[in-house]
Order: sequence, then structure tokens, then C-alpha cells
Amino acid sequence: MNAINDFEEFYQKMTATSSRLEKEAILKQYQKNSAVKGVLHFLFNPFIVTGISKKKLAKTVNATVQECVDLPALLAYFTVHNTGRDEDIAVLQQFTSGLSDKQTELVEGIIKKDLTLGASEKTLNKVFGKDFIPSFNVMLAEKYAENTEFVVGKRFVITEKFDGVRCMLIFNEAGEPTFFSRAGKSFDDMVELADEVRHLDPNMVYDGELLLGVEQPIDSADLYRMTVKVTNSDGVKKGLIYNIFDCLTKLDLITGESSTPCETRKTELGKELRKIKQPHLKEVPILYAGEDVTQIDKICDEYTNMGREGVMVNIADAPYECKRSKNLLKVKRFNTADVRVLDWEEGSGANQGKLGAVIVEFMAPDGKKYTCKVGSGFEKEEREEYFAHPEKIVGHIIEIGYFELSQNQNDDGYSLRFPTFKGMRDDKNEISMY
DNA sequence: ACTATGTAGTCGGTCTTGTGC
DNA sequence: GCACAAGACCGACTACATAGT
Repeated sequence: MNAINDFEEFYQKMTATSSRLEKEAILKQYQKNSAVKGVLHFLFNPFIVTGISKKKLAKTVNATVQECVDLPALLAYFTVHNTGRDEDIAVLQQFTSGLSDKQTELVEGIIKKDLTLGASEKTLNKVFGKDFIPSFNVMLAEKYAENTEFVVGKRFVITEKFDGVRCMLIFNEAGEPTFFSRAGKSFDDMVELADEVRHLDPNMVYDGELLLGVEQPIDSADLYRMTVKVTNSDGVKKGLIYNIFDCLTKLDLITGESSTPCETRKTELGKELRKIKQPHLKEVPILYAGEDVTQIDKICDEYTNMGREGVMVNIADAPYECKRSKNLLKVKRFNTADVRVLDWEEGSGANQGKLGAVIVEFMAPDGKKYTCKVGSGFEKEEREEYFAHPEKIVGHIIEIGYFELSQNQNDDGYSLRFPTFKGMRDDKNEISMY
């Protein structure tokens, strides 16, 4: 049996059931199959990228290339050659040329890294051990709007929600700091911050938000774009403020939970930051602590009106948990608009043969009309219905939710950030924003 | 029997980087 | 130099199985 045949058999077993427990049992059967496990590692390790996706795969290329003798060799090739050159596309096409249609589809899905199994990093690590797929889990928030009852009668802490880039600071054994993104990728060459964080406790892990330091307060959306521009670019990163809102011990990060109460963590952290007093390391101040839930909307509105993203609500005695949790709630204001559907697109993956997104026209504050896509918020039945009968949505008015208007650096008008479908508005025929 | 939670898999805009013309 | 594709960042959302009560 070669690797592809093994994987094909494995894939068929996995996709034949919807039971997650059965999928775990199937994975266990392949515990000792290094070929299949190798494919799974390639597929789900986020640090392996191939530079090949839908468009590159469809490209016709002319190149004489080296041959990959088997699947492991192909994966090894793409682990190194991952910038999507024509030559690399040719290597893939050469490899699949001798395969059946079914196996070609599988191999292409592996290289595109969009093959779905109904099992992913969590399940793989549950079965094969927590280090099989590198994973990095920071505490994430649930929505306050959907969990208002959860805080009633509990003491909680309100802080500002920053619209920047999440950053976790971890020191290695030698005490050298590394800054990690939410996905676990490192931000390199953080020259200013790397120097200042040496004043912090290297046995602790710090969690916060990077925001570009600016002289004048600017619009939250613009500040976000400017920040991402710095954090996501190669080279030396300067001018970033590290707004630290939480911390836990290195050991707690490994076990996935810090039992120190949130309020204690924040107050101790605040003391430490005030003591070391570094220009680019900032405390995220507690705006309110208590049980008065009316403060939540009040402070959120206050910050929203100042052009800020919103606020966060932490249950005061709750632990730091390395996962999404109700003990941390985000409060932000969304807007709605009635927009006209101009066109539609087919989806991909599970949405193949279904509606993927609609292209809509909305009215911007300058009185002009602009377009953007809306592809989130549709139910499966709706995606099927509008794919079969596009005329039931194209030309119609729909209500959408969005966080804010956005503008890109090319200055070609407006778009919407986080647009979602809310429903049909066949009771009206005019677009509007409110 | 019902609800809550966890996991997986879709979809959006904006930016940088690498590639090929 | 330009256009394009992929991969980052920020997320939004639904569907489904299973754990919990």
C-alpha cells in the first residue's frame, strides 16, 4: 500500500460518518500509519503553507520539472517550495497526471489545504497527542448581547476593547521574549518592545493588544489599518504600543487555565506596569468593577461615541481560560442597512452548488452608491433556495448588519466591515443606512 | 428530553509579499 | 512597474454532534 491509497481509504472512512466519536475511533486505527499521519500533519499544521490555492491550481503552466516519487516526497517538496511559482504548480500537475480523478482531487485538496474531514486540529490532537498539530489558544470572548443573563448577580470588570492586533508575549528559557499573534505566528523584529519587556517577569505570559501609537486620536478603523500595516509587514516594527490586559504563568498557559481571579490578575498587572513605567507598555485600565449591569451599555455607548470599538466584560473571579469563554464578553455596536442585491456568487466547499455571497449596493455618507459582498448569515436552506432561484434575491432589498464603513488606502470609495445577511426587506424598495 | 458547549466549516474587507508579464 | 494570487490580520456566521442537567 502506498501513501495515497492509504489516505484515500482513510478519507473514505472519515467522510462516511458524521459521528465525531466514530471519527476519533477511525483516527485511532491510523495511530501507527505514518503516511496518513504525515498527510494530516501537512494538512492541519498552520505553519505549513503551499502558495497554491484555487486559482494557481487551475493555471496552465509549461515547465519541465523534477518528479516527486510519492506523496510524502510531494509534501516535502511543498513544505519548502511554498511561494506558488509556475514551476511548483507544474510539479503538482506532473504528480497528479498519473492518478485517478478521485486521487487527483484528494492530492489537490491536500496541497490547497482545504480538504475537509469533519475533524481538525482539536480532534487530531485529542487522538494523537497535544503536540501533533501545533496549536496556540488565547482567551477569546463570547458576545455580551447573547449572554446578558450570564453576568447578572456577578461581580465583573469593564475595560476598553481595542481594535488592534492581539499579541501574546512569552519568554523562553533564556529569558528572550517572543511576541505571538492570535494564531501563534511570531511577530519578529519588535525592537522597541523587545527591549522594554525585559523589565517584565519572564516567568509570566502577557496578553494584550498592539496598537500603533499616534499623536492625535484618530478614527478606530484607520488606526486598525495602520496597526496591521506595521505588524503584518516584514522588517523592524516601531511605534507600537502594547496594551496589556491580562497575564498568567507559563505553567498555566500549558495547562490551559490560570485559577488566579481575573480582577486580581488585572490589578497586579496594573501595579507592575506602573512600577516599571515603560513608554510602549500600557496598562488597560479598569473602567468599572461591580455588579451594576447598567454600566455595561452606558460605558459601551460612551466609548462607541468616542469612536472606539467597544468594551470587554470580565467576570471578576473567573480564571484565564485558553479558549472562547463566557467569562469574557465583548460588547460592540453593530449597524444595519437596507441594501439592494445586484448579483450573486456560488460558494465553495460545502457551499458548492449553493449561494456563496451576494453583491450589494449601499449608500455611503458622501451620497454615492458603492458595492460590497455579503456572504455570512445565510442559512443552508437559504443558500440552496437562492442558488436555485436567484431572481428571488437579485434586485431585492435585504437588511444587513455591519460594524462600520471602511476605506482602503487606494481611496476607491467605501466598503463595509463585517457585513452579514439579516433577512429580506421586500416591504421596501429603497436603500438606506441607519 | 432539553439545553449548553465544543468543533468544524463557511463567508466578508484590507493589507503585504512573491510571481510573472 | 503593474496585476494577480495567496496568506496574514481583523472578524461574522451556521450546522451538527455530544456532553451536561
